[in-house]
Amino acid sequence: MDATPGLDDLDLKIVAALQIDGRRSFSNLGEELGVPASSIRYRAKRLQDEGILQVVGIANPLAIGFDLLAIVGVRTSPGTARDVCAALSAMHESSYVVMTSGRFDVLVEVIARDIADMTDVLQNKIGSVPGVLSTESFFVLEVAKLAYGWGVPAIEGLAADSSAPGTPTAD
Amino acid sequence: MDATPGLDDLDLKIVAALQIDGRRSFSNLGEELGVPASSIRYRAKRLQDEGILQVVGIANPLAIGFDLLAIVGVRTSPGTARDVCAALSAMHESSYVVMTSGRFDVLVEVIARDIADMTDVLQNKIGSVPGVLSTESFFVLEVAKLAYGWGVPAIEGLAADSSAPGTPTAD
DNA sequence: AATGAAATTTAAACCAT
DNA sequence: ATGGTTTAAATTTCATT
Repeated sequence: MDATPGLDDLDLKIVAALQIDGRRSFSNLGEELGVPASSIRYRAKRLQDEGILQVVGIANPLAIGFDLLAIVGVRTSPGTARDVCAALSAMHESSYVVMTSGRFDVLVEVIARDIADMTDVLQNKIGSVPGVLSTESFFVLEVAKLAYGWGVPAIEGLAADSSAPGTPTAD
Repeated sequence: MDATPGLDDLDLKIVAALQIDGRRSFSNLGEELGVPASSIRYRAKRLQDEGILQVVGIANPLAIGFDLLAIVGVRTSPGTARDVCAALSAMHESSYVVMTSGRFDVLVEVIARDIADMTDVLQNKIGSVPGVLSTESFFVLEVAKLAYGWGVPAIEGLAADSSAPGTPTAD
């Protein structure tokens, strides 16, 4: 599902609006954009169906008992990167999986409750995915920026949390 | 900002449900959880007001005209990592900035419209931040998973509607 | 804090263009 | 793909415990 060459201006405005408030009513948005609500709904559904947009709740992991975040660089044997991505994506401990060029073939963000949990993921789970040759972990000490909206001005940061994040905000 | 003392079981179920489908109706969720819709609403509002939860739209950047995504590993001179993070966070081309331990002191996700844009960011902008010693770029070839729902593997009896984006994958 | 119930707004399905 | 119409559903507000 390769996406979508062309999103028009209205699509982008809908995306931008929902990036700011994912529960905004389509009627309300339609009024602002001067388009009927049914059109907004049609577009929004299509965007979601095509995987371009998703509306989700984002919880501050630190507020719900997840204290460890790490980025893991993975090297894979030739030709397996995509399968490795799929396997890593299926793990509920991963929140971000991308295939890359460079020293690593895959980068994964892993979130865990504690050291034991993280160790298990790193050692047993990721290590046992076929095609994985090696891993290198980068523990996240502080989150400085977490922007979910691309191309939109600003979104309030993920809350506040005492411990780590400096100031998670969009620019 | 301080700790979130207590999220009870119901709070966590609400968070979990919204992580799966941010637009799910509170009535529908209330039915499933055996709680009145008004209670769900009350809780959800509180969670949002306290910054524990936010419902947002997330777009696949590659689908909305930002064709280049890269993760950049940055090494910094001792003691400057936090300042470097701040400087990188201020760039609108960055969408994710974290301070890490390991080979890199800082990891940044950079999003750009084209090669020229990316080159400018890499060479001129990041390169000129005081404290930056070196950078190593990982270009994102494919986005396999973009999930902002942490820690909700499966709560029994919590079913998303058929159409809901279960484990959102974008590519 | 949590619930219930009414009035209002919104969404989903359908259909015509 | 759009815009309108209708019906069912959801949200908001306010009252109640």
